[in-house]
Amino acid sequence: MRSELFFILDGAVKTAQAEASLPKVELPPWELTPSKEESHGDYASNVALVSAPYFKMSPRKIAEILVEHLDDTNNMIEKVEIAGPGFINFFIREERWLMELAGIPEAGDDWGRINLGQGEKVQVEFVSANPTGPLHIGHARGAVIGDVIANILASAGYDVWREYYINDAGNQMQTLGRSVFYRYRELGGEKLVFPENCYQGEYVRELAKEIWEREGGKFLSQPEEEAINFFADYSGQKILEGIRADLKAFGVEFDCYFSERELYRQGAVEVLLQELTEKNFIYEEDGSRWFRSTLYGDDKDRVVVRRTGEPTYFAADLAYHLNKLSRGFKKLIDIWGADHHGYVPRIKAGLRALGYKEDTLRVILVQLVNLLRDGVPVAMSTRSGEFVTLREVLDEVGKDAARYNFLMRRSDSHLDFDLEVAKRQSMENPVYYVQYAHARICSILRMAEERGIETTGCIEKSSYRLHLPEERALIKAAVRFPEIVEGAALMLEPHRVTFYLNEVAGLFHSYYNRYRVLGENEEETQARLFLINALRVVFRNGLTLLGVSAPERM
RNA sequence: GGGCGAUUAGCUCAGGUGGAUAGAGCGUUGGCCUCCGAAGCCAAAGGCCCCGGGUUCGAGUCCCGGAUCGCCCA
Repeated sequence: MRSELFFILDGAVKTAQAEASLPKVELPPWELTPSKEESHGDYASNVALVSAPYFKMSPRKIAEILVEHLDDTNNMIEKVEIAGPGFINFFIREERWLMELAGIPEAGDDWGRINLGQGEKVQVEFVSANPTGPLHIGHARGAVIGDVIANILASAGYDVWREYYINDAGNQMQTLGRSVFYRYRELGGEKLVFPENCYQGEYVRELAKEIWEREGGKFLSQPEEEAINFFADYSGQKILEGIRADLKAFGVEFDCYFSERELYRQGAVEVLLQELTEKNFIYEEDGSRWFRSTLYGDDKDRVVVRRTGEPTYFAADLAYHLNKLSRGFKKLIDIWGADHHGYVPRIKAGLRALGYKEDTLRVILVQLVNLLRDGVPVAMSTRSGEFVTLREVLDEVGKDAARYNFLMRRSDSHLDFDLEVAKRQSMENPVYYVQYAHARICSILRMAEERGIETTGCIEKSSYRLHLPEERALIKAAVRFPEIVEGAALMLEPHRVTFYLNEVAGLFHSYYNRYRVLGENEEETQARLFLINALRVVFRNGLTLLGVSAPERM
């Protein structure tokens, strides 16, 4: 609807220019937005205001000319007003709104699906935690945000690929191996001081026990370095299995887990270095090889190969991004913890040096989560082994509440996650507010069926036009859903969907308390059933986008 | 010492990429179940949008400077 109106208004500009009623100059971008206030109609445009300096005319005069040139072929406009400094306010005909509403149940699960992406291949990389321990709550936020961004992009018509990158070539995996190996030796009766820089968590003991039970004490006699390799591989794999299972329970699944070792196996780092060298972006200094990232906005050049001949983590990471692009993805989206923000300029510099456009890679920084219990911070550290795992949170508060909580703030703002609050079934916990709206609608529909009222009718059957202000507001809100998906997809902001759903739920609850859907008047009942049926679709599709269930009873 | 992000109601936060009279929840106070689900609704109170400049028809939003907090790098 908005795009149709936009087309009409844009057409008016062009016609007026063709007729020389307006000067033929290029216009800056202008807007057509849903009006905030009812007296301003349904949609408002600032085109006359924005174009005034370009046309060198007064905004109101421009508005008048544009209004004269509107070609409303489908007869959707009730009236047009020029208001304030020069806004053009559009009032849409009631019939048109009902038509839009009717499109919602018709579209069903596809309501909210748009073709913004036009099938473009996009990769979302997220979580990417090293398998040195179970996922904790800090990872959970990034997991949900990545997952929902992927959902939104898919709904917006992109061809989405979800990937988890495993940094398994570095020494963290060796540390894990050593940690488990030491615990294993303890099981063999050895008294040793467990190193402080090893992983302290209970899961390390469990892995050691597992190996002991399967393999016995045979590694006690092996050289440490050899044994550690086995322990690292075994433990990493086991932990990764656990991570996968936890993520799955959290509603997050990946198309691919990509290993850093695989990257080396393919020689990707060499290819990268060669390419950078050919393009003259590499120089040597102090025995190290440096990449001139400052040429592309980084604040200093970066080492890519150390004196030892070993590529840096940065080199591998850049090679990985190049690898992604070589697989045909047109856009890359990385979800990172905000503590890695310093990394953004250098990776972007690398991609630009290799000839990719600035916006090829978009990095979403996710701020850390403060975990609280009844307002008291819960201390966490992977190394010390003190952390609340994702699994524990899931078991305690459930998937829906956990996910919804992570989606209630912008990614880049700090988030307090209170375990006790997340368990409460009140408005402190808006997930239930939205789910309740859905369940309520389902309940009404059930009741209607029990009473033998037709619930799947079409709006044309009823003479009742849903003309109440509350009904108009609900229709508009429901019709706006695809625009919300579009905005969330463009800005990569999942929280927009969350806020939207809260808003629509609020409108609905309010409406429900004030008016009866199943009332005395049959025509009215039919029309209202039609309305809430459309709302049910909006709630279900919206919640599905968030990976949250839409229960029919609660 | 440099960089990134933040600062909006008592608290936690939204405010499509500059639009008309700044919003929501929690909390506080007072109301609403004989009736489709009270996990809900209605009403009231609550604001120097951190401070100071600038850009323009118009700034919570953009630019510059400063303050405070968080993080990253030296």
